[in-house]
Amino acid sequence: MTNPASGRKIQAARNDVTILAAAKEVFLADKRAPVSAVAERAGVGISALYRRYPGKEDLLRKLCHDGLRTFIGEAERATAEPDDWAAFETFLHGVVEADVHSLTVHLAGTFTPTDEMTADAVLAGELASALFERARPRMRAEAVPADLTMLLEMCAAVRVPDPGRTTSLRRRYLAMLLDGLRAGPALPGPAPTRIEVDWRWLRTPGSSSSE
Amino acid sequence: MTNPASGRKIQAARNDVTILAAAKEVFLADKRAPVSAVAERAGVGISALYRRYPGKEDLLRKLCHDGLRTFIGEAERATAEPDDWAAFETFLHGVVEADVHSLTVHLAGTFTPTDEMTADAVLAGELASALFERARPRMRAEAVPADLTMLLEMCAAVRVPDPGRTTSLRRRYLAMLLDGLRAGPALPGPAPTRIEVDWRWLRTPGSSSSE
DNA sequence: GCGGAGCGGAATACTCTGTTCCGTTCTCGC
DNA sequence: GCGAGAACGGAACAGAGTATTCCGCTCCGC
Repeated sequence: MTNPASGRKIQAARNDVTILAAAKEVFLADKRAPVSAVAERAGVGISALYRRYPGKEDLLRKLCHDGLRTFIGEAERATAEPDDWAAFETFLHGVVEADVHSLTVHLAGTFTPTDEMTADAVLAGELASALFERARPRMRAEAVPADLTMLLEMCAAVRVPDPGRTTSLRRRYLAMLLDGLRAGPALPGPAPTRIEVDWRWLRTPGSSSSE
Repeated sequence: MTNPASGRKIQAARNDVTILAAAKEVFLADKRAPVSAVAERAGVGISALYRRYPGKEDLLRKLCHDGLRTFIGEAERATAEPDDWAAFETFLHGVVEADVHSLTVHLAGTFTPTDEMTADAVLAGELASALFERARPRMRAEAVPADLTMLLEMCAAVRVPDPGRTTSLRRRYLAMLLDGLRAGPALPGPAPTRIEVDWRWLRTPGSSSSE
C-alpha cells in the first residue's frame, strides 16, 4: 500500500510524537508500566521505541523534562498577565490543564535527573514563587509558596477513568481550592516548608520504595 | 532470654497487630510492594506472615476491609454529633486522621472484593451521604455528595516523608478545602457523578493497569 | 523433659519485563 | 526498475523480582 501523504520519514516523525503521547498516557496511569505497554498503546513495535531512546529510563527522563519545560512555559506565559491574581490563576489553570504536575511529580524518582533538569526544577520553583508572591495580597495570611506544590498535587490526585472528565473535575476542585486559599479562619498547624515539598526531587531511583 | 511478659501466645498476638501495622505502612507507600517488605518492616520472618494469611491478596483484602470498617465507624460516631456542620467536619477529620481513605481507595483494585466488603462500601457511601446532606445548607449550592470522595482523595494525596507532618498538613488542606466548600462563586463544569467516583470499586484486579 | 506452636529465612518456581536481534517492508536516489 | 538502507514488528533472551513453600530451630506450657 502506498499511503499518499507518508514517506518513511514522515511516518517516523509522526511516530516520534505518537510514542511520546502514548508514554505520557501510560506512565501517568502507572509509573511502573512496562515499556511494552507504551509500544502497544502507541500501536508500534518495541523496536520503534528503542530506536529513539537508549532505554526506559531515558524515555521517562525525557517525558518528565518536557513536563518541566511546559511548567516553566506556563509560568512565563502567566507572568505577562498584568493583574496579579489573574496571573496566578492563569498559571495554575495552565498547569492543571496540561496535566503537567502529574508528569513532573509522579515521575520524579523513577530516573536519575540530569543537572539541566535540576536547574530547570529550581527555575520552575522560582517562577512559581514569584507568581505566588504577586498574588499573596489577596490570599489568607498563612498561605506560603510551598502550598502551591501541594495544591497542584491535590489537583493531580483527582482522576476518573474518562480523561476529559478528569480535566473538567480538576478545574472544579482547583476553583474550590482557590476559594479556600483566599479566605477563611486560621489554618491549623504549621505551613509546609520548601524542603518537605521538594523531597521528591532529592530521591534517586530505588532510594525508597514508594508507589 | 526469658522475656517476662511474653509467652509464645502473647508474642504471637503482638505480631498480629505488628504485621497489620507494617502492612498498612508498606502498602500505603506502595500498593505493589512485595510481601517480603511487609515482613521486614514488621521485623518478623515471612513465615510469621503466611501463618496468618493464606496469601498476599488476603492480607490486602483484610487491610482494606479494616479501613472500610473504620470509615463506617467514624461516620457513625460523627452522626451522633447534634450540630449538622460539626458532624460533617468531625467525620472528615476522623477519616483524614485515621488515614483511612488511602487504605480503602488506593488498595481497591488490588484484590477481588468479597460480597461483604461491597455491602460495607455501599453502607459507607450512604452514611457519608447522609452526613453530607445534613451539612449541605451551609455549603455552596453546587456541592454534591460525590464531591466528598474527591475531597478525601485530595487529602490523601498530601504526603511528605514524615508521617506526623503528613497528618498535620492534611489537616491544613482539609481546612482549606472545607473553606472552599462553603463559599465562593459558581464552580466550573458539572459535578462528579456517583459512578465516576465509585469506579475503583468496580475494578477487578488486573482489569486495568493503573498505579 | 517433651510436644508442638511459632518462627526465621533460604530455596523454589515462576512471572514479568528490559533489551537485543533478525527478517521484512517500504522509500528514495539513480 | 532496482539496490541500499532506514524503519519497523515482534519473537527470543536474559535477568530481576517476588509469591509461596519448606525445613530445621527455639522456646513456651504442661
